Amino acid sequence: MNNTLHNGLKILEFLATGAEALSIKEIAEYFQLPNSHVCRLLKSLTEIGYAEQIPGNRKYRISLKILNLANARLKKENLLRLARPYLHQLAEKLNTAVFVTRVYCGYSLIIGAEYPAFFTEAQDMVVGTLHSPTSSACGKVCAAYSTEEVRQTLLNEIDWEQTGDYQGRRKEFEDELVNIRQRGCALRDVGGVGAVGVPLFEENGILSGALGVMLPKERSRTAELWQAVIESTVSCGKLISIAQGASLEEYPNYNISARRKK
Amino acid sequence: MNNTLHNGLKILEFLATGAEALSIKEIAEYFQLPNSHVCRLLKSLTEIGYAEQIPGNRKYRISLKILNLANARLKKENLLRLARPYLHQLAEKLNTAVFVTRVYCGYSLIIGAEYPAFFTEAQDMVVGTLHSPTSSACGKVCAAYSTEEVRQTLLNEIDWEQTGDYQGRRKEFEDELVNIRQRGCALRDVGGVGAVGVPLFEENGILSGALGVMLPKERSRTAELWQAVIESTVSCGKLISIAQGASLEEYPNYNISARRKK
DNA sequence: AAAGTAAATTCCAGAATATAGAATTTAAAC
DNA sequence: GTTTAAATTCTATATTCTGGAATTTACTTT
Repeated sequence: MNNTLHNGLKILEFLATGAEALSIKEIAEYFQLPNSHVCRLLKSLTEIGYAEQIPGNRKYRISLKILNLANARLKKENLLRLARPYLHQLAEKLNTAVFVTRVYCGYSLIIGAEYPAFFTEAQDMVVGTLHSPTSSACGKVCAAYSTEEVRQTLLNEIDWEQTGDYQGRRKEFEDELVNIRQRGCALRDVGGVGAVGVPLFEENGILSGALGVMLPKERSRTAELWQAVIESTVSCGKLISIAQGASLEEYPNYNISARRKK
Repeated sequence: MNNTLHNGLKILEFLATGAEALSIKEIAEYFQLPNSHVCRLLKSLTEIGYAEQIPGNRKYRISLKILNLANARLKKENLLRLARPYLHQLAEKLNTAVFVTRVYCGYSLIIGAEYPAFFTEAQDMVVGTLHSPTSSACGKVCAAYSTEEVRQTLLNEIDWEQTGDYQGRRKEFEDELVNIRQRGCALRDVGGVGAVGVPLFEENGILSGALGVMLPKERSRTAELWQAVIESTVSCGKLISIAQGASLEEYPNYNISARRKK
C-alpha cells in the first residue's frame, strides 16, 4: 500500500469535505502528520492541479479540476445514458424529483437526477450524494436485491448503534428487506418526505442500481396519489431494466435466482 | 514534487478520460512506466477506493467515488448557490439551456446548469465540462475580463495552430476581446448553435466567472429573439454580480479598473 | 510603525519505501 | 491440454520520502 498516494488523497478528501479552506496546521493536526510533510503534499497536489492556495490567505482548498474528472467518469455510465429519457418522462409525469443511483461500498450513490421546472426541494438529491442503506429508499432497495453474501457483509458492517431509521433494530431491517423483495419496491416516509425506490437490473438478473422518487408531503399527498407514484416508479424501473437487457419473467421476485455469473 | 502522488493521479485521470476500462499494459505503455509499478499504484488506488478492478476482466477503471468528491467541492461554490435562482428564472424565460462557469487554468468550467423541461440538446453543457477560450462564448468572456497579465499569459499559452474558432488568427481574437469588453458580452454562432456569454463580477470588480446561454438555430431564431436573448442574459448577469457585492457603476466597461487587490 | 508571535515553508540527514528487473502465477487463446 | 501473453509478486538497490530544526513570512499587538 502506497503511503504517499494514500495520504495525498486523504488530504484531498479532507479539503473537499472540510471547511471552505484549510490551513496546513489544521490538516496536520487532523491526520497527526508533521507540518512539513503536509506542506509538501499540498504543494504537490497544487502542482498537479487538484488543490490551490487561496491568495493572501495561505490556506488551501480543493480545486475545481475534480469536477472535470467526475464528469469524465459520469460519461462512461451506460445506465445513465440509457435511463435518462425514462427519468425525464417520470419526473414530468409525477412532477417531482426522480434519480438513478448505483451501489458504491454498500451505499446508494446518485449518478443522475431530473427535476420538473422550478423544483427546489431536492437538496440531497444531487449527483454525487451518498445515501446509506438504513436511511433511504434506494439504499434499502440496493441492500434488498444484492446477492446474499454481499448483503450479509453489509449487514455486519453497519453500526447498529449509529443513528438511522433502524437504530438498534437489525432484525426489523432484515425483515424490511424481505418485504421489499416481495413488494418489488422500497418505501420510506421520514420527516415529511416520502420516497420510493425500485431496483434496476441488467442481464442475468444482476442488480445495477436503483431508481428513486421523492415526494414531499406538502404536495397534497393522498393515498391514491401515493399509490399512483409507487406504481409509476415500479413500471418505469421495469422499462429501464428491460432496456438494459434484463428478462423480467420472474419480476418482482426476480431477485431470488439473481446471482453474478462466475 | 512528489512523484508517486503525481503518477497515481495521472493514472486516475487516464482511467477517467481513456477507454471504458484499461489494462495495466495499456497504462504502462502510455506513461512509459514498468508494469510492476503501474500494478502497485493501481492496487493502492483500488484500496483507497478511487479505482476498481472489473471482475473477470482484470482491467481497471475509475470508481464512482470521484462523484462524491466533486459533489463535496461543488457544495462550496457560493457563486452557484447565489446564482441558482437567477439561472432557473432565465432558463424558464428563454426556454433554453443556461449555465454558470468559473475559470480553471484559462478554460471556462461549467459549475452549474439549468434546462427547461424536456431539453435534450445540451450535451456539452453539463457540470464539469471545460470550454476553451477560443471556442466558446464563456471562454471568450473570461479571457476578455481577466486581468491584463493573466490575459497575456493565456494568449501566449494558446497554441494558435490548433483547431479553434481563431486558428492562426491571434490578432483577430485579441480584437474580439476588445469588442467583448465594449459590448459587455461575448457572442458565438458556430455549427448552428448560438451562444451568449456575460461576465460575473464580485466585490472590487474581480471576475468570478461567466453566465452562458445557448440557443440552437432550429428554434426559429429571428434577429429580434436573438437580441432579446442577449439583453436578458446581460441583465441577468448584472443581477448576479450585484448579488455578489459588485458595484456596477462603470458597467459594461467596469473591467478597465478591475484589478485583484494586492 | 515596530516588535513580537505564530504559522508556513525550506533545509537536511537518516531511514523507509518506491523502483524496475526477474520470477512466478494466472488467465486466455489455440 | 498446451501455448502464450499479461498480471502479479518478489527482491535488492537506490531514490525519495520523512520529520525535526532552522528560516522565512505574515499577522497581531502595543
